[in-house]
Amino acid sequence: MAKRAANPKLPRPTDGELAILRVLWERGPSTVREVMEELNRAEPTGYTTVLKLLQIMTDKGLVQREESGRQHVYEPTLTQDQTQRQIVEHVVDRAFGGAAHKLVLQALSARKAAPAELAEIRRLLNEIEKGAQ
Amino acid sequence: MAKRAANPKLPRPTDGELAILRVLWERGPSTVREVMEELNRAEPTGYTTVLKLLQIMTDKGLVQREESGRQHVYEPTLTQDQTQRQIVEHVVDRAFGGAAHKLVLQALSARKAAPAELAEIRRLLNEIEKGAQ
DNA sequence: GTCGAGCTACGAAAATCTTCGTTGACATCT
DNA sequence: AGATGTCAACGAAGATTTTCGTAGCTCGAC
Repeated sequence: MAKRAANPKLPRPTDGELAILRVLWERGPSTVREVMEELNRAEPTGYTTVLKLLQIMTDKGLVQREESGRQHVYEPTLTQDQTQRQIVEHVVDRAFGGAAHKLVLQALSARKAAPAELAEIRRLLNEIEKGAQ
Repeated sequence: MAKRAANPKLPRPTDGELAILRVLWERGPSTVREVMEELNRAEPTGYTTVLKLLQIMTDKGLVQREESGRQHVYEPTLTQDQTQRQIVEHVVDRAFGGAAHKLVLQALSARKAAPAELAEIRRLLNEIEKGAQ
């Protein structure tokens, strides 16, 4: 019996689960083997390991399964944006005590961003300042 | 025997450990009881639970212990900034595939930032754009 | 129909995280 | 000195995460 009926508060994915979600977001709905082969580009992972994780994620409601044929096809329940939002909120709360702007400053100095990306950030910044007023 | 001699790659703190670190950053060096009482403002936590966590964190090298008197005084090994940086890098890698600017965008839209905070972000943005050129 | 390849299901094991009960050491009060 | 209270140490237990070995099912080839 699956614990979660609709999707009342999906749990935050673990690192391993996140790796799988990244593949699913990139490739779209995929079978276990497809996910495994993609993961193996980065580092070797056993077939049953990936399968088990996907089963657990199905249980948690993180992914949904299409059992049409012999092979099951998995796809994420939430979009990449929704999941990233959830993760960011958790980090802001736990590690930054709710101060989102501190996280922004850290992220900006942690990695070089391309000019186009900086422009995108600036655009959003403008929007927020206009909206707030 | 402590596993880590100097501090070659401290492990990322767990959520529970992070809660304790937040107290230590805020209060400065503290005893177990002081940490516990501060944590209890948010939610009840047993004395031995906090003690055990601090012992584990000492083992990991996340905190350091002054055993001068009967009570041991703990303080963080890394500053808040260093730890937050480490966490942000991990999240950028795992959840955003290295795209730091995506995290910035999410963080900006996740929480309202005060005008002063937005200004601070804008200032850093300017600096980066100047430096990059 | 039978065999083999490929798939999912199941269960177990190791590692980690979290919590807490118990114990022994030490200090202070009387 | 003895009673009482506080402290760190230790170990255990439960939950979670990660990894696999094994078994059973199903499809297609022969």
